[in-house]
Amino acid sequence: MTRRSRSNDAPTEAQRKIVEAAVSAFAEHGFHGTATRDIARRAGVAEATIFKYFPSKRDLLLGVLGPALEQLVGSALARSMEPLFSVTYPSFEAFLRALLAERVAFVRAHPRLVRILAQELPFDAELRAGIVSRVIAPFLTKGLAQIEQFQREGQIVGWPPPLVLRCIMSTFAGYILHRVFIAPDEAWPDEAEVERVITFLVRGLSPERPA
Amino acid sequence: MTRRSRSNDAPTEAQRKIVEAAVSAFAEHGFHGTATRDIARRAGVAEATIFKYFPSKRDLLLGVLGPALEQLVGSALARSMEPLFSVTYPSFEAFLRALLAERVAFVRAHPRLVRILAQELPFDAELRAGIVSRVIAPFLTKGLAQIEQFQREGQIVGWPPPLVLRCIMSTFAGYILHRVFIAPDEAWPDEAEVERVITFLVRGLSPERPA
Amino acid sequence: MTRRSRSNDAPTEAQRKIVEAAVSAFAEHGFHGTATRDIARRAGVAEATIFKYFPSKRDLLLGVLGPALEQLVGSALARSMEPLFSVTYPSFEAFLRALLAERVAFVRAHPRLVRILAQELPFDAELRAGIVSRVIAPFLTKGLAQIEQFQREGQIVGWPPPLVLRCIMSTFAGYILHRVFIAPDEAWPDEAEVERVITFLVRGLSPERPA
Amino acid sequence: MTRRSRSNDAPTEAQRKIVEAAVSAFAEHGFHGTATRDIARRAGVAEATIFKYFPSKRDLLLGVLGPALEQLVGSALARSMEPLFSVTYPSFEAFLRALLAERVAFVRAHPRLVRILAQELPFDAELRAGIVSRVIAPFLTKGLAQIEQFQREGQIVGWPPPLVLRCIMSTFAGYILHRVFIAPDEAWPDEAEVERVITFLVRGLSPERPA
DNA sequence: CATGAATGAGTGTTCATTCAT
DNA sequence: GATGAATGAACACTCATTCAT
Repeated sequence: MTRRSRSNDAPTEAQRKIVEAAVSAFAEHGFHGTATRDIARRAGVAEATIFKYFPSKRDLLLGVLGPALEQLVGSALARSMEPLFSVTYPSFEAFLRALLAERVAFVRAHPRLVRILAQELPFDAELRAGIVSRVIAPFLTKGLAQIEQFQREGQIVGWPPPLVLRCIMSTFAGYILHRVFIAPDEAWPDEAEVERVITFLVRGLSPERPA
Repeated sequence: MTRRSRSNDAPTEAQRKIVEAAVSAFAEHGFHGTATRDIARRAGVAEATIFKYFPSKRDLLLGVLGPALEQLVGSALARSMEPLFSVTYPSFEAFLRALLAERVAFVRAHPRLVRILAQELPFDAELRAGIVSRVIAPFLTKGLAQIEQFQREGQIVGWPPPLVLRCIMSTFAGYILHRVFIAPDEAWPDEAEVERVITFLVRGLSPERPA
Repeated sequence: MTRRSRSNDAPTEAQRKIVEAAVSAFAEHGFHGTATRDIARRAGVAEATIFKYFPSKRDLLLGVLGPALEQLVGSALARSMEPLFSVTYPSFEAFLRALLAERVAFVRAHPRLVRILAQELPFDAELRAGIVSRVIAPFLTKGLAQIEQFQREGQIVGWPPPLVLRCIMSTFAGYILHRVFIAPDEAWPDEAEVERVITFLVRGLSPERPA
Repeated sequence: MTRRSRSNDAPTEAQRKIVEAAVSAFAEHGFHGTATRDIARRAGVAEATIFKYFPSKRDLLLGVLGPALEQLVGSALARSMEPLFSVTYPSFEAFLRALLAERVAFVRAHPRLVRILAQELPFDAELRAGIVSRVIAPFLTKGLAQIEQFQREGQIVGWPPPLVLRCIMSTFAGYILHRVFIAPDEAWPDEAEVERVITFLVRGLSPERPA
């Protein structure tokens, strides 16, 4: 009844359940801390079924992260970030606001994937290389260019662009990790908080006071 | 009071080698990714010897992190942080400078422990609880008090103290993680960088411009 | 009588491909060393298709060897061996020559089946029983009778017929295995070699020198 | 109580039981047909104990065959074969007698190893290479030299030495396989049979009748 | 008829842990 | 006090086999 006629296109029902189960399990116990048997149980399939679709446990990890990252970061780059950096922002503040909104949306949509990614990155050179080249490098390139643009326009202080970008990203990361992982249940009337975070950055990075 | 409560005071030579081996191994491959056999090999002792001192692998993790944290964070609290917050700082800027210096020193002295801690915290509720109650909570208490003090003095903006503290810690974390984990080999002529980070925070958190 | 007893006579195209694939695979990796999945891949059919025709993997082995043996040994018995022993051979030498030629032809035509058979026989009592009763026993019966005939005619030495037959078969086996499995690529100008093998047997089994 | 103080020399009691169990099991069901669990059960040890001594199942196979071959073929080469070919045999017949006796002794002493070896050789290139280079090649070298010596002395026919050797080995193999594997329970008053086998070879390989 | 999907029972192997010496 | 030997339980992964479509 459930449609799945396409040979190479549509993922099976089981396949989807496996991925979902793997995401939960990895997020809860980490990659090494999760047994394939547990994933199978959660997914309601036999263990062997997992290996039908993912030749190894590691392929399951990649299969969980990869497509999601392509779909999310890839499309985030395509849909959100590309415009982010291609649009001429009226002001540094507007840029920050857009960047924060997009980052928040991403992490809120896939908090478990972010957690898994963060946990496995330090131990997985291949994963790291992939992420760096496919996500971080493009982001850095464009982000730094944008920073330089604002510097040329005299909107922000003339510090080295990587430092400026790091200040921005650290502040955003602190905000996002807090909201998503530490205090996810708190009410989110946080326009005020966003305003303050933006204000903090705008002030902190404002150009040297001209006499 | 600071005397170890264990029956015999001095840790054996073997014990020290085991802990050192465990630290390296956990830092390289994670807790789950490390086999006790490998730790034994690195330490040059028999596998059984590990279990003489640490009843279980998990106890080894705690034995690695716990005492180190007591010794380091505990003593950091005792030696550095306590004064940090008890001293009346002449200025917010001086406070930031001292706090950053102390954090940097801590992480630079024990980068592997920080890495292990960061990796295992999300999956280990007991560890989390311990760290929160023994390290974070006291820090928060005192840090927030200090922030409020500066606010009363009109040195910084009147935002909610937790937000202010998070801005500070995020910025510091970004700086430290970058310096220690990502670009550890770069030259460290970074007084300039420290200055800018401090400046960034001071400006970002400066009180509302009075007319 | 020679008609297949199965319900439908003609083996499917798929069936033939399966058998051929199984023969190659079993010959290359042995029965246990071959996965049905591999056979399916080689045959270009789905794994399930194999089980349509052969209820179990073991049935596939029998289906590979059995009919082939019937077709080959059976027909060899019918076409070659029967005449072999029913014809009155003019001489022991002629008998040897015919026997060797027929054996060589059989093994050269189906080297992979011979290999599979040799590999599985030691572990498969049922197979063994079948081969013994259907192939070896008839052959022995007739072979021994023939030997006795030559002994009565005084053409060969009066040793126990089984011993004589074993000398013959060992020598032939040594020749055939060498030619087919060990040095299959060597040129075959081996009439000379055949002559010598025959000569070896004729001399070795010649009757006691009468004074 | 059982002595096993030497670290690298003496095999443990368990180790010996494992090897013995593996030999039986492999001989009965073949390498692929034997589960390590069954070997463990037969040996009366835990499965993990097997892997203490033999890192993989394949290492167990090699550990079963290798040392035995060194001990047997190696020492057979040293004790039996070396003299076999270095001694100047008074006659071709004496040579045959010595060779057959030595081969029979080897196979009778270790029939299961011979069986295992014969079964795995076709599928195991590494094993094959090892056996060929360590056992067969030296044997061939010396055997062929000995044949040539007898030919120079005019004791045997001037056929190509490999062919002569093959005739000898085939005949011996036929005798040995029959006695050891097929009719192991028959009484062994077989001096008569040995005599006939030797006679068969001597006659079959006797030099061309001079006028 | 042929198959894609699924699986229960096993596979070889590794693990943290125990204990007699 | 330290260990070599041993292990039960679990691990990731494979297998021959089934069945709805």
